[in-house]
Amino acid sequence: MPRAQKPNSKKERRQESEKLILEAAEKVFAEAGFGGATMQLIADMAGLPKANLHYYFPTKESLYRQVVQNIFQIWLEAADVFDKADGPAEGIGAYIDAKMDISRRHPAGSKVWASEVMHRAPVIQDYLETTLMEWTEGRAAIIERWIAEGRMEPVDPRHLLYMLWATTQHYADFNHQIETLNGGTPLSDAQWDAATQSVKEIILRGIGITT
Amino acid sequence: MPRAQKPNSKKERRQESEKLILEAAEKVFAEAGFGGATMQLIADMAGLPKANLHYYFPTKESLYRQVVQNIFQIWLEAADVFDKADGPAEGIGAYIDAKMDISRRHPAGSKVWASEVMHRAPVIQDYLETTLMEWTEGRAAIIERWIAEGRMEPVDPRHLLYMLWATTQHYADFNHQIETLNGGTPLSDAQWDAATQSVKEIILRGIGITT
DNA sequence: AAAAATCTTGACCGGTTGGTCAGACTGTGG
DNA sequence: CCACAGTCTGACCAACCGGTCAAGATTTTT
Repeated sequence: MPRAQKPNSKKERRQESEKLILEAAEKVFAEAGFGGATMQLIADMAGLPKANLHYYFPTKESLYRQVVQNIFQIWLEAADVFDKADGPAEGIGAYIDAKMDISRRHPAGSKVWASEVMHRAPVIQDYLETTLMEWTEGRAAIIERWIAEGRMEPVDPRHLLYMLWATTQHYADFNHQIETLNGGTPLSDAQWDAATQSVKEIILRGIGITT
Repeated sequence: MPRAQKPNSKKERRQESEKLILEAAEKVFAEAGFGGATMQLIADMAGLPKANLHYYFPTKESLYRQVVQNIFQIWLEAADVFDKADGPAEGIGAYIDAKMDISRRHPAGSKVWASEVMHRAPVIQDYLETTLMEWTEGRAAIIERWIAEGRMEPVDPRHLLYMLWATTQHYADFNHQIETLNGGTPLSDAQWDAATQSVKEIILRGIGITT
């Protein structure tokens, strides 16, 4: 009878290895970029022989594509809080909270995403044109409704969204610069809270919400 | 007597070639990243044989370093408007104008800079620790003075600066995403103005300045 | 005009990279 | 216990990369 004495079974091992590879790949792609990353480096970081990577992911590009899709998924899920809110203060505030949390917990993934978009999105252009486009238009409509209801100042919804993305993602993509300016040490828990508070405070006041 | 019939003279040609190479390198580094860029690609884009690149820039890294330093220079010069202003509305407003202008006119350079910082600043870490650190502390002091004088809301100066950097740079680094969401076409002059206006409006109102 | 200094370039090289593959290994179903 | 499908890996390869170099071309200096 096939019990799992050790975490061994055909399917378990497969999932485990894939996860190991994807995590290593995310870090290496983030630190070196797609062009600078090597399968050997990813293999070393995952603790597997290089040929094993090519068993699970036939090409470097397919591995990269999976990493990008994973972070895009996380990115999209943060949007849920936006929909559940019944007003701009709650909706945008919670969205900033969620995106700052992603920046803190998935800095590598955020960098991979940023790098992909900066390089003209060679592998996820279709996502931008479909999923992201729909998402953006949907939220822009919500914001416009809030404006029409007089619950916030009339600002261009798209530029507001860009500002939300830019500001929150900055704490992931440029964390090295922020660390350097912070005396070479990573932000503490309290400093992350302060950062989130600052961002929320300025933006919410900026769209006419008094807390 | 050495007249310049055609744009030929030793020093002129040198400057011309270096400029040609640096412009090509900026584009290629921006599009492919340091690791993905090849000297051959840069040479082709500059219309020169590869060996010629190595005459002017001994290594790929030295060429890259020059590109990064150039954009850093432009970046720093935008700060002048900050100092000349005698209040937050004028200072921060003009700074946003200047940085949006850079994003528009030097998207490639901005991307190279972003990429460099994202990859933990392997070649310009010393700049971050010295020049950028001093710059940041200087402007933070100015902002704190404005706050003490009651000319703007008490916000953390550093997080305000990060927001300025993030928001303005976003229009360069993520211009492909913005173009896609704009229906696949680049922002028009009017749209750039609208973007700048939106950013200024939200941030200035966000720090308590009523226009 | 000759010599010196600077510039240009095709050909070349050692090292690295993504990817392949034959064969060993291992859990699984009968 | 066996046969089979799935998993693993060392060795290998063609392609490509950054960088070199010698020899020629061009400009500057004497």
